[in-house]
Amino acid sequence: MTDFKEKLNDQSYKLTGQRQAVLDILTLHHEEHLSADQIHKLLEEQKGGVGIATVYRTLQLLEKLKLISRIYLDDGCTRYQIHLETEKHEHHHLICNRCGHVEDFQDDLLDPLEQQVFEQYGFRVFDHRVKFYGICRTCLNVQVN
Amino acid sequence: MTDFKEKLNDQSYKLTGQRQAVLDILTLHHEEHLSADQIHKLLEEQKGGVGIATVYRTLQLLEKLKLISRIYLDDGCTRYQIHLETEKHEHHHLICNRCGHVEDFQDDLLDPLEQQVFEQYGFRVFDHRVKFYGICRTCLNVQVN
DNA sequence: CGATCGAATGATAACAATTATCATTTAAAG
DNA sequence: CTTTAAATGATAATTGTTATCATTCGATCG
Repeated sequence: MTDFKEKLNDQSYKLTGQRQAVLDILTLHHEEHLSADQIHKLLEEQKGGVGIATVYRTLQLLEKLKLISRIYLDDGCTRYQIHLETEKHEHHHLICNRCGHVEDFQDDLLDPLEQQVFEQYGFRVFDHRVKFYGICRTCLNVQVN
Repeated sequence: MTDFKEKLNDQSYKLTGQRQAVLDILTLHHEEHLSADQIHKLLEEQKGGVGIATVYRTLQLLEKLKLISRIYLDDGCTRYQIHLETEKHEHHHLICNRCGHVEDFQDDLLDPLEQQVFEQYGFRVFDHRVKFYGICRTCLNVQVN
């Protein structure tokens, strides 16, 4: 929290109640890949709430400060997720075609593929995004029963 | 072309000039990952043109017929690309951070990773989407000179 | 062929997500 | 406290996409 204030101060941004509230919601729901609208609704349940314009502005700011990332799950809806300190890299997503559940997924196994992309296409890879579509553990078990 | 007419007839859709025109544009520009708006503008340059609503409707139809795919390059814009018969699988994308060029990329090397996802997360993978971000061959060469 | 009929089209309204505007409020520094 | 630039909220504007509906058109059948 003080960390957040310092990051803001460094670039002469102010720590406001609204900015803290948005960050808190994202921290609390870090597994849930919330949309801007969902964040706005969760904030409305608290005293005061935060205007939708401020939600969007804050999300842009947090992204610029590299505290959150936009997530595109190819459902035509932009989602946001906070970066956890425990993560080495950007993580990826396992998307269940049956129940829609989205699970995060850490991975370091694409290095050989990136090397091959360089050799074959002359393209130097710096980052990657991977989405796997399939059936999650829970739905597999339901199917069995 | 007759192939297209047959595919439409099979499901009692009609072959119209507009549908053919949209498919032609996508065939002609198959490397370019066009947005609906870009397709509409290209069609306007031809005699008559096609209404924007029809462009969207036709894109939905072509996707349902599995003749094209939507592409999300994480720039908040939906793009469309025709399926080429020569492709075994869905392809992936190399996105240049410098010039924005998007190159297609065929890949079959994720199978071991999918196996590991199953062992580690109990998630059974059926499909995947991969995007690599970096610097393309052309920009690398420019940098060297 | 020409008539028929359901499907397709185009113009535009409606809608959803996001951004811009601007008067008012507020955080931070002195 | 005051001051001042930045932030906020309400709302207008914009963009991308879908829905509506009167008109047009492709395919089938006689």
